[in-house]
Amino acid sequence: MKKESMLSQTEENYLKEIYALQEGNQWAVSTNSIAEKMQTKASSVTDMLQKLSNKGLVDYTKYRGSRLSGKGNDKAISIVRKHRLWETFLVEKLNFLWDEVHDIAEQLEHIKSEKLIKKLEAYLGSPKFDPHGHPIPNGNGEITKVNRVSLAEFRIEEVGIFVGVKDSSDSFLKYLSKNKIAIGDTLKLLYIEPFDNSFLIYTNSRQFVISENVAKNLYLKSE
Amino acid sequence: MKKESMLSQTEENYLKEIYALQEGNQWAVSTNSIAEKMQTKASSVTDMLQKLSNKGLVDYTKYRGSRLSGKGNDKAISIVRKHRLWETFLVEKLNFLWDEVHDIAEQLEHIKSEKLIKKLEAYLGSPKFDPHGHPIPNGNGEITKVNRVSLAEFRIEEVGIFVGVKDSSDSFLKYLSKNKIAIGDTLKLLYIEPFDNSFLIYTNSRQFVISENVAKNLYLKSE
DNA sequence: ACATTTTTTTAGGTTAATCTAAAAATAAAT
DNA sequence: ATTTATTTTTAGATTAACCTAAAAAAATGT
Ligand SMILES: [Mn+2]
Ligand SMILES: [Mn+2]
Ligand SMILES: [Mn+2]
Ligand SMILES: [Mn+2]
Repeated sequence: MKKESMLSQTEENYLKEIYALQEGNQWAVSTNSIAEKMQTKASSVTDMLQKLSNKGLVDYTKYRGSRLSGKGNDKAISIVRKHRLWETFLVEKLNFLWDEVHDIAEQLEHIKSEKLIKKLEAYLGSPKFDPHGHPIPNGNGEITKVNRVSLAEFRIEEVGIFVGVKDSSDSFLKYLSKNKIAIGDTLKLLYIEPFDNSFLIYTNSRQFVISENVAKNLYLKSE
Repeated sequence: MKKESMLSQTEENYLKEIYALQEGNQWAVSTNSIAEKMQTKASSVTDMLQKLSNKGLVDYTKYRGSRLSGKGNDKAISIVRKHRLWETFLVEKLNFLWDEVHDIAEQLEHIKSEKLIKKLEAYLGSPKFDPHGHPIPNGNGEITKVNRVSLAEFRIEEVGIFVGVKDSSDSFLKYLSKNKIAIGDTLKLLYIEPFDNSFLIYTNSRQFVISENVAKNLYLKSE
């Protein structure tokens, strides 16, 4: 039962965090950035990086930062997969709101059973995206790549469909719900105010002003 | 988030085990019996009993054994509730077999979210029994008491409905499945062989011999 | 280039949960 | 009532995951 390759919850959380930090760019992630995200001290991170490095999950060079190894990347993706499938379950089947599911999924993602996650996926109808519009890796770790850009990169008059959030903090999700912006909505960028870079958008038959920060965190699929 | 009353998984497992050991009888449970069930050493159990006693969850007297306190009992029941609701989910919704769910539920029962378990219960239609015929405590810790006796206590010619197992080990559950004995089946005791106390029963239009040990682990509701 | 600041690692502790070995208490046997 | 056996507790280590403080390396500023 206790397989050699069994990782602790803590190890899994580190891998997931490193994955999130390194995705996109190709540079090594710094010890401090991990510490910040994990809400721990840099010295604790160093300890863990040494351990993960010994297990072949992370390529770590003293003072130079870390990247996930192939094995570490696979493991991280499998945790992200579980996280997003559980979030989908909580919203689709148990009727949770999209801003209530993250913390519960943080726990559920560590349940150990390949069969469980296979069956859960089938039960949900093999969804490709979670409630926040994040892609759900399939059983082989493949992730649907989707052409989406942040609203902040739109040109005036450009129209797109809101397909996902970048920031998925509870507070941002609550802000969107409160202002009736939901995944699937069509948005049109009307005007950018030069003074503060705020965005005037049109959606659901109304005009609406959002901050640049909000715009940056909305992913749209251009029409 | 980290409530004062938050218990570790290990503490929860100890409470659940003490609960199982003390249920029925009213005597203190011995340190050794806990150690055996938990697959640890007695010295580890002593350590934990001292901790749980300090937290007011267990009434523990050195060398004299332990009983759950009221608070400890409530907590144990809430873990049993979660365990059985998850087992029901796995069987009813994800189509697991009844002999596959226990180990997964051992993990799921530790997920911390009152709201989750409330919603899960509603989603399942507030079931009163889990896939093994064990009663599921309600949100107030109340347990449906059911009049059931083990087949071993039946008299010849007595008829009953199989409503649950005592032993719910994978191997016993697999034995029952293999021999096509399922919850809900009507059973009649035909004869007890004096030589080895084996039981001849009639069910599903056929006769069938089971050992005394099997008979002891079948709970029936007498007709 | 050298001094200062920032980042990262090491050294040395702490806590929870475990272990082994030894001591103490209780129970059983003579 | 002693002796013997069993059960339980204590003492002292170990491991994982954390911490603080100090040392070392790297980055930055002049
Ligand atoms: Mn999430
Ligand atoms: Mn998500
Ligand atoms: Mn079970
Ligand atoms: Mn059960």
